[in-house]
Amino acid sequence: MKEGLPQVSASPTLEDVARAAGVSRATVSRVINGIRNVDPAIQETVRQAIAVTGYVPNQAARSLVTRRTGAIALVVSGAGGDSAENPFPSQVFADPFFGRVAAGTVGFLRPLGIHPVLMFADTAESRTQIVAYLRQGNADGAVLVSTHAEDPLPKLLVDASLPTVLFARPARPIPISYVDVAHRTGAQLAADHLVTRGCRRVATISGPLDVPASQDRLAGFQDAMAVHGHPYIPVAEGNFTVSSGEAAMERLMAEHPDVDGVFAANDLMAQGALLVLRHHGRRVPDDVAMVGFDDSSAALACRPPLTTVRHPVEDMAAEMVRLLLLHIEEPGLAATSRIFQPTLVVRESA
Amino acid sequence: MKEGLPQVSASPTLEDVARAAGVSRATVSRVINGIRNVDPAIQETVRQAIAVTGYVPNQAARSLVTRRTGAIALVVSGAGGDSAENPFPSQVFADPFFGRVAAGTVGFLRPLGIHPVLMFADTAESRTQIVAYLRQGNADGAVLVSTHAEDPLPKLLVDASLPTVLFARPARPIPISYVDVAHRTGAQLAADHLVTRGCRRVATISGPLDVPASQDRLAGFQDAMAVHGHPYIPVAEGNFTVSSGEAAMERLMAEHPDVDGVFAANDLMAQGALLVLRHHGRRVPDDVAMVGFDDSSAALACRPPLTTVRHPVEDMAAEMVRLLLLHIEEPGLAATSRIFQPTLVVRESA
DNA sequence: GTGAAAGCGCTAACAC
DNA sequence: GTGTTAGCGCTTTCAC
Repeated sequence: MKEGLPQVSASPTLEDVARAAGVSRATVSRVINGIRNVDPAIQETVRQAIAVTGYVPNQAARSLVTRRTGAIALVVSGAGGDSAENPFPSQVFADPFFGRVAAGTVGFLRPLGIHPVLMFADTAESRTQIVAYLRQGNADGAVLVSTHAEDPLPKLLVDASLPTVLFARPARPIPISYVDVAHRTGAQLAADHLVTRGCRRVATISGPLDVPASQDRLAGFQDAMAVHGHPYIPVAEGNFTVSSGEAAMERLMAEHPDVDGVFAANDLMAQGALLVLRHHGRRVPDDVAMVGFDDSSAALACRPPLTTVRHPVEDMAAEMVRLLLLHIEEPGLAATSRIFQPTLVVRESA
Repeated sequence: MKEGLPQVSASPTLEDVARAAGVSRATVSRVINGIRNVDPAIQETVRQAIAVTGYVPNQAARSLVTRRTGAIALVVSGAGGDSAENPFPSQVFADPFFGRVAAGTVGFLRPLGIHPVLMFADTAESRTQIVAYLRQGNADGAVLVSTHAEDPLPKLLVDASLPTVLFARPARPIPISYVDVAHRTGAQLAADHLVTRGCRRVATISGPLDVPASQDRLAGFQDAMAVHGHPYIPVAEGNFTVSSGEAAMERLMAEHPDVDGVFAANDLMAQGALLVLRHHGRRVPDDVAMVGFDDSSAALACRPPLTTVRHPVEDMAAEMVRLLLLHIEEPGLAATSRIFQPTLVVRESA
């Protein structure tokens, strides 16, 4: 063992650093936390002592006194009743939409040195568990992306006064911040595009009408078409799945066989509709033009590739996290919302 | 305020519960941690006191003394040099493969009440940050899914003696546990299938040959074909991307225009190869049969849908986490590995 | 500008 | 079986 060199202990503490630097714990703490009022010379000494000892602050000890963990939860809330079904929440995490949210979240948080805790809620039990987890102080707050309308989790979190921000406007009005996309504007983009390319008999496949996003996309589409002189638009309701899109398209074709343009409220339903059109010998986009929504990976997988409305998901996720950090910083902050503008991605289907 | 009822404080501590139950902190702690040697009657009293006070243990205080956080890190390690490129790691998280790993991880961890911390490493800086984060005791260990061969992170983690388990065998032998799929067996499945369906002039598109998985898939394919009486198999190396698959297929066709069966070391390259075959007027599977590897979403998006080798990714991820928990429990545990058997998913391309 | 000292809430010896 | 007590490593008044 070399003499004269400070001992490098297995897990050095503030005390060790203080001793090595010949100062008190308090001073080392000040240097680490960037508090001024510390003599520059001593600062330097302390820094060297930190380097020499290989000191790393203990987060638990820190949290205990600051009552902050510096962690946040990224909660994915899927549908689900009171019992667990599939052991693995595969479909949810494999959804590229989730991937984009995760990317936006991590992208924003990483430079700040903070990392999201991934949680999945689909049962009453898991929701309780998540609230408990947050209350234990494992994270300072949560961002929540919910895939279904009547999710009770947002309210649970608000009631527990846990800082929370949602990815979309909640179905019921509760005092909570959220980010969202301008669904109506997106639908209008679709309507304008269909009209511009000459469609005269346009229909739409909506999402489930108890979901705010579906309502907005439908209303936005109807309004925009009305402006273009089409006061009545046939509607078939789906539930955002491929097969519901197929069924909806079948209904539409039965009642309006001459349809020449369709706006589907998401890409998956558009994909289903495309299948049905092909089966009926309709060419896309020549006979029928199709516009989807989301610009999910399904849009590219479709034949022909889908013209679709794209949200800036990563940016939205980043903003969601930024809002959460604000709320954590300032507990009294009133709920706000930030709405992002979608864009139309033109491919071959329309 | 009602009299006689215990005071429900904002954030009750063990002390509050102890007072409400008329016992000591230690006893409450024992009940909470399920330690026997506590009188059943008292246990009940304590439970009620916990319910009445709404007590939730403070994780930071607990971690401080147990030196365990009960958290683990899920690290996604992408390629990347010393500088950040894209602010958002979209492509990585949007990859359905990552989604399946996340699903398997969360599926296993959730019943245990533990949640993974999501981290992304792509630069030297982010790797340092991750090691520091773990050393601060924000998590007890890490599972790591690495997308490139020469990832320095596994070694960094091992050197810091942080419990770690990898999703795939590391390129260089380091003493670390991992789960993996039997690449050779998978390749053999592909070979057998191609031979069975009557292919006589078979070639393969390999992955980058510095990656162990690529080496194994190639070797396994060559060996299996040799057994079937085909000692020489043309090889074109790709790098797991669609365009590299296209280039490889072009090369193969230039040198072996009569090829009638191809095994691509992943689905993306198979997809690229399919494009090239169509462009050259070859029908799949009639003129040329194609088998991929991974059963990624690309396999379904291909025209025709791809016959491919599927790993049990969720199960592998669950096992990876189970191993990590074991290592955390027993720090001295020697590194082990668990190899999973792949299956062949037969679709239309072969 | 710096140090001393008092906890943050919990677990784990160790007594009884 | 239960209570007492001593910290875990850190931040943060409060003196000096």
